[in-house]
Amino acid sequence: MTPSPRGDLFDPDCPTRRLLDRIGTKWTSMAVKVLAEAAPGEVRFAELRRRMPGVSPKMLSTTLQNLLRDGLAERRVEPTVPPRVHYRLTGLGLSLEAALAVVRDWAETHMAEIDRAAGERS
Amino acid sequence: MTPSPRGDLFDPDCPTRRLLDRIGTKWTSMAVKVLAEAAPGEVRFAELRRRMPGVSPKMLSTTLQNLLRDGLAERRVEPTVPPRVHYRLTGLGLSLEAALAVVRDWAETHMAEIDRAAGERS
DNA sequence: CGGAATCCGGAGAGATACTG
DNA sequence: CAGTATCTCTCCGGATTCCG
Repeated sequence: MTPSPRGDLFDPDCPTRRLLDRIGTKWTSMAVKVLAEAAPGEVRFAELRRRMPGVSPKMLSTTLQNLLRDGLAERRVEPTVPPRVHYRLTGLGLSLEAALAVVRDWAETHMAEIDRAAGERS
Repeated sequence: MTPSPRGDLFDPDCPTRRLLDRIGTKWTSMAVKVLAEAAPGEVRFAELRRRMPGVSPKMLSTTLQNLLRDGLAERRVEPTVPPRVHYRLTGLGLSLEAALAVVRDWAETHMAEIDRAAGERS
C-alpha cells in the first residue's frame, strides 16, 4: 500500500510521523543505543535493565517487543534453567542507530541553547 | 529540582531524551518542516493551519509556543486590524531541521521494511 | 530469570466555543 | 485573524504482583 509516492510529512500515514511515534517513546532510543554499543554482541534482559536506570520490567519488555516486532532487534533464548534471553540489533536496527546518532549529536550540541532560551522565559 | 550532570544518555536529564520529548510531540516536527520549507521567509498562523491538515487551533498554538519558548522559532506581529502574525525558524531551528531531515530520510528509506516486519506478525 | 497480567494516575491530544 | 478557555478522553508510563 503506497498511496503516497514520496514521503509526504502531511500524509496521515507519513513515515516520519510513524517513525517518531516509535523512537519518541520513552525507552526506545535508549534501548537502541545500549544494544548498538554492544553490537554485534548481545545483551541480556537483566543487563539491559541495569544499563537503563529507572526502566521497569514491564516497560523494558514492551520496548523490546516493539523492537522485535519492527524487525529492529532479534531475540535468542538459551533453553537453560533459568533461561537466558539475549537481544541484539538487526542490520535495520543498526542503521536506525546511525540516524539516532545524528539526533544525539544535535542534542548534545544544542540542547544547552534550548535550555537557555526556555529558561529565560521561565 | 535536579542537578544536571552532563553527557550521559542514561541520565534522566540527558539531552537526547529531552530533545525527543519535544520533537516527538505530535505536531512539532511537522511545524518545523513547514517553517523550514518557507525559510528564510515567514509563515502566517492561518497558512500553517492549512499546511498542517488536522491540526486544531489549540494544538497549533501550543506547538508554536513551545518552538518560541525553546528559541527554535520567532514571532512577528503586524499591528494591523486584523492582526497578521508571522512565524519563522531561528538559526537554531534551521539546524534542528537539518537533523530532522536525516530522520526523515531514514524513515522514507526504511519504514517500509519496518512495516513489512511488523505486518508479518499481525 | 524473564517476562505477563493488572490496576492506576497524569499528561497529551482533540473538539468546541469564545474573544481582542 | 489569531489565538485563549474549558472540557473530555485516551493512553502512555509506572508500580505491583504473579507465572513458566
